[in-house]
Amino acid sequence: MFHIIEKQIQRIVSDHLAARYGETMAVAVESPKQSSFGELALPAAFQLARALKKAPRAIAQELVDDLGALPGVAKIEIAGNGYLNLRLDRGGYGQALLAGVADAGATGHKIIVEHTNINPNKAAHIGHLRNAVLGDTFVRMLRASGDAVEVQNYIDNTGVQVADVVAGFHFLENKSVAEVTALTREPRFDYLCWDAYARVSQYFKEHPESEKWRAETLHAIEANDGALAEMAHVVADAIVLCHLATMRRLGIIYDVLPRESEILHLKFWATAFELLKQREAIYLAEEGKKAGCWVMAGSHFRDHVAAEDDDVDDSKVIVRSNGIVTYVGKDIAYQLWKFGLLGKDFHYRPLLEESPEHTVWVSTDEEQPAGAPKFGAGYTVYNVIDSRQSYLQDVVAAGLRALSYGEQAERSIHFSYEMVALSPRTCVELGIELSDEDKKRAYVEVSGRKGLGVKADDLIDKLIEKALVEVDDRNQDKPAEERRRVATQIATGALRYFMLKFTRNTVIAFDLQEALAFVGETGPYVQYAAVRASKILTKFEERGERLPDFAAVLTKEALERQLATEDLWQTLLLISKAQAALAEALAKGEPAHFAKYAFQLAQGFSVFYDGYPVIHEQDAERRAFLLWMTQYFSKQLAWALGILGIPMPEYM
RNA sequence: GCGCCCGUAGCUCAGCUGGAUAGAGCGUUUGGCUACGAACCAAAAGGUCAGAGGUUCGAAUCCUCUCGGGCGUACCA
Repeated sequence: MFHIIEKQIQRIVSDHLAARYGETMAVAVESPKQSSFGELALPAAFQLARALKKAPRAIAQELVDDLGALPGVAKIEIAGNGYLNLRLDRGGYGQALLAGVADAGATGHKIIVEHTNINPNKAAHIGHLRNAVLGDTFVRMLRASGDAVEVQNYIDNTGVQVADVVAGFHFLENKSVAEVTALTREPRFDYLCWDAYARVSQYFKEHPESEKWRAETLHAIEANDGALAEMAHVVADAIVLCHLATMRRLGIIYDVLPRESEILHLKFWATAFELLKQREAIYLAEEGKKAGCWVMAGSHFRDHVAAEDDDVDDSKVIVRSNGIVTYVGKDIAYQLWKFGLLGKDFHYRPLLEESPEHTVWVSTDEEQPAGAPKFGAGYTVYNVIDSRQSYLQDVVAAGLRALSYGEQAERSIHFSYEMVALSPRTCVELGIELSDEDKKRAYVEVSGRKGLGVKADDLIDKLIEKALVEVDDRNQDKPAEERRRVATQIATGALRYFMLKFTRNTVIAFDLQEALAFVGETGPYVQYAAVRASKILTKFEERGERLPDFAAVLTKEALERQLATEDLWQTLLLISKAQAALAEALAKGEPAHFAKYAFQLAQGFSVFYDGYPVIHEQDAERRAFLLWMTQYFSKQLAWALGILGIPMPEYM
């Protein structure tokens, strides 16, 4: 609601400035520093001062005189050196809210968001969790604002990481495909691989000559032939299911899983390779360290080109000298497909049913009966990938540009975020040995190769156990099974909020104590507010009373009387800003901003809860008004939680 | 070397395209449960926005430099 008024006023004022002064500019609409100044502030007079060579205050006066009445605005005041402060018509505003005025703003274009994208060779860790939570929340935000979104989780099942684990099983531990298949049926196969990967990485480090195993395995995988290739499929497919299960615990699901093996076997890469060669986007290096490799010149993706006399080679290898394509090469083909530019498509088969309404599809190289939705061919593509890979994302975009798909390159958005590292304190708690050098650092980077990190499922388990203690403490009358479900919801809320409270370009120094917190700015705080709000309404009905017909009882005059109480007006204003908060967070591409709004909303409710005993209110009109506020709060808190992917428990 | 990011309260972090007295949570101190559940609320203390220049009516925000930290610059991803 607030959002509508804001936009309306922005348009009116900017039209006025264009007509009156011939100035076309983005009119800023701000919130005044102090709520006592009103609800909206326009610094337009400052923006105009230079162009008109007049004192801001004089311009402000002129604007007030010329603008006349603004819709929904009761009063315009000039403040400071030339601010225009607007006060809304409270009664009218309340009535519009009661009538349920809403706004929408979908683009109509299909948006693809790729996230999670974990190498299927080991268990997911907290870094992957940040990716998935960020991606999933962004998707929910887009959908809440009306966009059509397709969620892709790319499976790199032919890469070096999978090859290393397979090489470890085969060469180092002499395991057969049947033996590995048996292992996948054991619980926590992903944990087993976590250790196996660390072992083989260590072995490679100590025996560099054995790295030929890796090349042999990669070759077998690319050719899709023999026991090594088969084992790679067995391992990757099993791990993917583990990852899906882990993410499902947090309410994260996908539409389609495009696999790298199909990028190869359905000749996506071969097609892209031909295009890249034809357009001379890449060339065959004939000398130097990269002789025999197909490379892309650095000038395609770097602003800064190395100096001539500098013998630094800044080109990027796309196809290795042994003929095996790199990840980036395959990613270029994949990106082309995402935009529908490759002229090829995957075959799809249903992988699993997340719910009766939702099937997750996976790519396959075999013909399938019809029935799969149409995937790919997006207008905008968001790749949720950590910032360390920005160089690779630049190469991918450069690939599109080199093929003269400049617009698509522009709409290829690297939704980047900083890594999750470990705080030294947490390392000590987890029994991770630190070098003296690491002890001095603010944080320690996790490393899959070293097996150093916090596994996602371990963290979730830990959170559930901790939440269960709290739930048990307060709800001994409830069934044990139900209490565990509630504890799980609280754990999910705590974890998702924790991953979202930091803005994207902040490195999270993961601290177990902080992640396990349920008080203060946390998910459970927001959940608690939502639970208490709905509890008031249930209690009210349990007493045999029924909610009044708000539209009838709360007339404009009644609303004006009630909203004359300053803190109630401020509170209503806060609740009504939900849509504006979502729009702003989307514009900024910062889920953290929306999380912050949800927290503020919860804070607003807690204060309201403390200050106004709704059910015990004696005055009938005031009580009706408070009940309406409570209902509105309850609705908006639930809406905000839904966007954050945080479940709402029945009790806590 | 080059590129990108960061430096704001004791700690962890917000701070919108420059705008009014720089905010939040945690921690500390103090107060509030016989009113819809205290996983809550109220109050207090706590700042040279790393430093120095510059642009501007106005700078935490933009520009330049310096210092400190991180990441990238792979025939890993």
